[in-house]
Amino acid sequence: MEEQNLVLKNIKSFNLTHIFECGQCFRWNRNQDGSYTGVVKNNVINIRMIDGNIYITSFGENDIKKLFQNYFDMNRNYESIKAQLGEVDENMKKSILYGEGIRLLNQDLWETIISFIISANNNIPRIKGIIERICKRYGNKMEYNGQTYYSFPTPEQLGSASVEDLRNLGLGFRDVRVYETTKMILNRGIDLEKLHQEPNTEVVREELLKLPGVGPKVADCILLFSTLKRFDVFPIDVWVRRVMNELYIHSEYEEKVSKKEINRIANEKFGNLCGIAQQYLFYWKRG
DNA sequence: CCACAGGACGGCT
DNA sequence: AGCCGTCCTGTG
Repeated sequence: MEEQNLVLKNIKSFNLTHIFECGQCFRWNRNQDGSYTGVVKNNVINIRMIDGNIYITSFGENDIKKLFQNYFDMNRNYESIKAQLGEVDENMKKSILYGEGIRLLNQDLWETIISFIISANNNIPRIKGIIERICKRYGNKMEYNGQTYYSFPTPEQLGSASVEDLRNLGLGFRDVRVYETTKMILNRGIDLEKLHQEPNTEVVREELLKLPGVGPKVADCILLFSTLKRFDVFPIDVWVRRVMNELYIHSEYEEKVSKKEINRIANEKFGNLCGIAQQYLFYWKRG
């Protein structure tokens, strides 16, 4: 464990608030000074922006330069994505302007699966609280700058939790789902490494849907926000449904419009970039 | 007291 | 295949 520093200049499409508050992650917290602190693998990371420059301090086992490059999706050209999506219509133009600094994080697949199972019928403050308690109970302890942080537990670590243990951490009815999914992954009922190799998104989606607690919406979030990084999915929740109806469907009965129909329109308009389009629209309309 | 929060699941038609 | 009640828990 060592402290490392990294400074990056002239980075386009990078805004901490846009990245951390667009609903893709649960373990980053804003500090008084505007910087954000989070835990990635066995690393505590603090990141801030001053005059358009990025300043990072990390404490942990990974090389921060490599970790940053990968985790923040720096190998992808968001400028060209935005240019392409901006051609679609004025709505996309406005939403891109609003969330111009969004980047989709490459979060650990296992962590993303468990986190979004917990997100079902839940609100963000409570989701963050539950995940924090899980990390504190089953993750690795890290002392840094007089504060204590915890990594997200491995499948083996979380595998020691009983259903009752999970219920006591406040998971509610999601306890059995997290428990069963953890067992299934530990027993290689699903091979997470293999999923990365599969080129067909729909095939990967079907695999994820086998996990207890993973339905259509959660599966799409996992595909978009984890290292699987598939942009050709369109997670539909109440907010996205609202936006899509308001902008493109104009139905008097918004809740009656089927997900299939919403998905069809999204694909028609945004093609294989519908995943990132969803993020701009979502962040824009949700404010 | 009730409604609701960034769904999944099971039973039903 | 589509519809609908129910599922824990904290907050307003």
